[in-house]
This record gives sequence, C-alpha cells and structure tokens, in this order.
Amino acid sequence: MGGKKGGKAGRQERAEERQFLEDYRRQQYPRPAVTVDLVVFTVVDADLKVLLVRRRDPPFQGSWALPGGFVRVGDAYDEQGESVDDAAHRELAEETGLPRGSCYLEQLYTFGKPGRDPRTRVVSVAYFALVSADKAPLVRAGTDAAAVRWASVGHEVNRSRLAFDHAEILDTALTRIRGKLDYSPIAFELVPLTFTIAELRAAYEAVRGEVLDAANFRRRFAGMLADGLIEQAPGRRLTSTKPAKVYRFAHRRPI
Amino acid sequence: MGGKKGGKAGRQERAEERQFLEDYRRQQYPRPAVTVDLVVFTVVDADLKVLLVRRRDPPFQGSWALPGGFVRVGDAYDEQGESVDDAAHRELAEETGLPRGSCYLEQLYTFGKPGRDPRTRVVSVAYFALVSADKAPLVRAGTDAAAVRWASVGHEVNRSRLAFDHAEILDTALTRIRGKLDYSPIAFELVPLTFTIAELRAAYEAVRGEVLDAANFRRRFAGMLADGLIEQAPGRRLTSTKPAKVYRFAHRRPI
DNA sequence: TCAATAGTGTCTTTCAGACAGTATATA
DNA sequence: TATATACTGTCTGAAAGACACTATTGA
Repeated sequence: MGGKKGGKAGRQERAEERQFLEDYRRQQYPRPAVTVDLVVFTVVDADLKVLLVRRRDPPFQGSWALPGGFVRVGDAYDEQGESVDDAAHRELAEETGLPRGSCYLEQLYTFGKPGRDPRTRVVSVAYFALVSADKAPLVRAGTDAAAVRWASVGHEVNRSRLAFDHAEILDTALTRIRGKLDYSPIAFELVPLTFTIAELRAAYEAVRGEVLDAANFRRRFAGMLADGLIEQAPGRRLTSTKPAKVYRFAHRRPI
Repeated sequence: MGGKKGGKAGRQERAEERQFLEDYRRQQYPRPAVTVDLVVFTVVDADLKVLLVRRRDPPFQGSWALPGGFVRVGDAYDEQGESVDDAAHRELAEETGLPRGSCYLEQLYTFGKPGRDPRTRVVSVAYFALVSADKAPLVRAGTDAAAVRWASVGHEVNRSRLAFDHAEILDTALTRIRGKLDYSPIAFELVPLTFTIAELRAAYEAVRGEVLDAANFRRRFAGMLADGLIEQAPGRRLTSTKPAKVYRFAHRRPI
C-alpha cells in the first residue's frame, strides 16, 4: 500500500474527506428560522376562547396573532439549545404567566410553506394548549392587558384578520380538539380540578359548538365513574337551585 | 415637535429602528437544520413492512435508517425555497423511484430534541407514506439495491439498531396508522386499485398485527358498499379455489 | 368428491340518541 | 309552594364480536 489510495486507509481517508465536505456545505446552506406557535384554548361561561396577542411590529403590525416565538438553538458541538417541546412550554409560560406544566400542551402540526413570513423563511411547529376555566382569568394579570386577549372562537375571532397563516393553524387546532374530545380525556383539562357533570358537559358543548342531551351525557359519565377514570370529590357545588355532586379526574396531577 | 423624539414621527422612527435590530439579530441567531424523515409502509404477503436505507456515512455509518433529507431553503427575499410538504414529496419520489403523488403521504410529527444528530442541531418533520402492494416491488428498481430494503415491522426491524431517534419515529408512525385505520380510509392506500375483501382484510390484519373475524369484516365492508365508499369492479380474482369479487375505492384517483 | 376459500345468517352485547319523568334544593 | 336544576328510567336502533352455517369453485 504505497502511493495510490486504493486500500483500507485510502477508503477511510476518502470517507472522512467526504464527511468534511458534506458538513461544511451543510453549514453553508441557508437554514429556516424555527418557531413555535401556540393555540391556547379555554372555556369560560360555556364559550370556547382562544388566546390572541396584538402585534406591535411589522409585518401585520396591529393585527391579532397567535402567541409564539423562536426556538432557542445553540450552535456549539455540545450545546444545541432547547428542544422544540421546551420552547413551546417556555412560550406558554411567558405568554400566560402560568407556571410551567400547569396546562395541557400537545404538538399539533408543523407549518412550513415558503412565504408564511415575508421577512425570512420560517418553519413553525404549532402546539395547542388547554387552560382550565379557573386559571383563565389569571392569564392577563402579568402581561400588557391591551396586547393580550381571550377571543371567542365562535363569534369574536375574525379569522381572515389573523396575522400570517394563523387562521389555518387555528382551524387545524379546532379540528384536532373536536376529534380528540370523544376518545381522550382532554375535556378534563378545560374544567377546574373538581367539577360537576353540568360543568363538564358545558366544556364539551363549548368545544363542539352544539348542545348535548344532559341525560345521555350523564350516562357516559357514569361509565367513566365505573371505570375509575373519575371519582366523586367531597363537597357539593352550590351555584344553582339544587346543589350538584362534585367529581375529579382520577389520574390528574394535583397542581 | 423639535429636538425630542416624542411625536408621531419619533415613534415611527423608533419602531423602524427596533424592527431593524430585531431582524438583524434574528439573522445572527443560530438556526437549526430542518429535515424531513419518511416512514414508508407497505403490505406484502400479509406482512407490514417499512422502507429502510443503509447509511453510507457517519454518524451511524452502516446502520439502517429511515429515508429523509434536508428541506431546501432559499434565503432570497422573494425565493424562500420549497415547502416542507414539497420536500417530503420530493424525498419520497427520490427514495422510491415512484412518480410524485402516486402514494399517500401525511405529516406525522416533528422531532426536535437537541442532540438528535450529533453533528448539528436538526429539527425533523416526520411523514408517513403508504405504498400499495402492487407498487412495492418497483421500489428497489431504481436505487442501489444493497442500500434500500423493505424490513418487516413485526420481525426484522431491530428497533434499537435504527439510526438517530428513528425507532421512536417508527413507533409514532405505527401508533398513528393503527389509530387511523378504523376511522379513515387509509387501508385502501395499501392495496391495489382493485382488491378483494380478503386482500383488504389482510391489509388491516397486517397493520394491526392481529387476525380479524372474516364474517364481521365482511359486514363492515358491506356498510361501506352501501355508503358508496367502495363499488364493485369488473372481473374476479382467480388466485384461490373459489374466485372472489373485486372492488375498488370509489373516491380514489385513478393513477 | 374433497378441500379450500367465498360468502350468509343469527345471537348477543354494548352503546348512543331521544325523551318522558322524578327528586330535591332554593326563593 | 313554585321553579329551576339535578338526576333516573326506558325505548329504540346501529354496530361489533362470536360463531355456526351454506355456496361455489379448482384439483
């Protein structure tokens, strides 16, 4: 094995060279900015609401938009920055003022068409969050009240006026939560830690946008009770003429 | 309105300045590379298979991995590159040799933990694709046969040996298609354009990994027929002792 | 005629929708 | 006592699981 690079060492050398070139070129290729966008839902007064923020800067200055922000990326070999999930949790805490982990958060869909943002190429990983009815009023407390609002999904939100492609993201989120409502326990994330059957039904009705038969809903509820998914909690709710029994989701973290 | 920037013009100036700084700093912030990863399924001989490629280069050199590649991003103001969906379609066509649009393709989930790729920060948008049984044998034709293979999901795939976090991506895809099987028509994407009830049932069984009662499956099938979702096609399948009727999905594009 | 697969009928359970009706608290 | 809301009972039909059964073809 002399001058010509034909043997094992030669192959190894070529592989390393190719690797170097590949890595080098990849750094040179333009990369998109990556953001997280949040569709934060809550139900207050039997109405589904979504959290919007007013944009202070162009583009879409003054328009309402979904909250969101950039994923913090490191470029050091051993420090690549925060995960996309972490970025979503961080933004959710920043925008709502609620402690991290106190809301349900789930990845929704990734929106990656060119031209979404006129400034630069942005790929956005959208998440949806569910804020329980008792926490919703706390949200505006820590922030600039004029720049944050709970908008009614059914009436207030003028979809076409939302910034960027946020109307499409909102629609995707609505479809998702409406679909998941019947086969996953996400409705419990919209009510306080303890709740009456009527309160839970109101959450279902708000999300689906239609009234449900109270008797049939109660029967489904009885099934969950039998399965141990929910359990009765001490006390009664005194908000109406006849006090109602209070329940809690059995597998819910107590924060 | 003299020296102090207190009026309308002053606010405007500050806004532009802030905008400039924001844009400038954003360009300076490190960005992640964005890739698409593909989980390409097919069913042959009543067995669910996934397409794997052998890595020629480090990291994970020699390991099997899901096919994928970088999203092509432009940095010009008016040319931001291809969409993430387009990147997935392009990669699918490149890796399989099948014409664009001939397979079902759906976004799955975005994987964005730091350290996924030891070289640099990579956010990967995963998609799953379904290749019909008749197209599956054509896949290896155009590519380096030694570097591409259909691996049996149930037996062959050694999950822990897959490169990067591809085992997790594969599991996510499996959960997704198993869930969607019962409430969406994705099973039709796994069988040829015309198919017998037994062939469709074999596809269901392969995905779910369990046998189904033939009579009950036939009854569900009859419901689809009554709903106009599927319709009988001319001819009969002669592969077994007694020829079976042949059907086709009514709303399927004829490519 | 036999074996193998295509195809049918039926019993049971479960569950959802519709809706009539009862119970119990407050005002 | 009136009324609003909590809560119960029942009828119906659709759909799924289990499984016995018949029909039709090629070998």
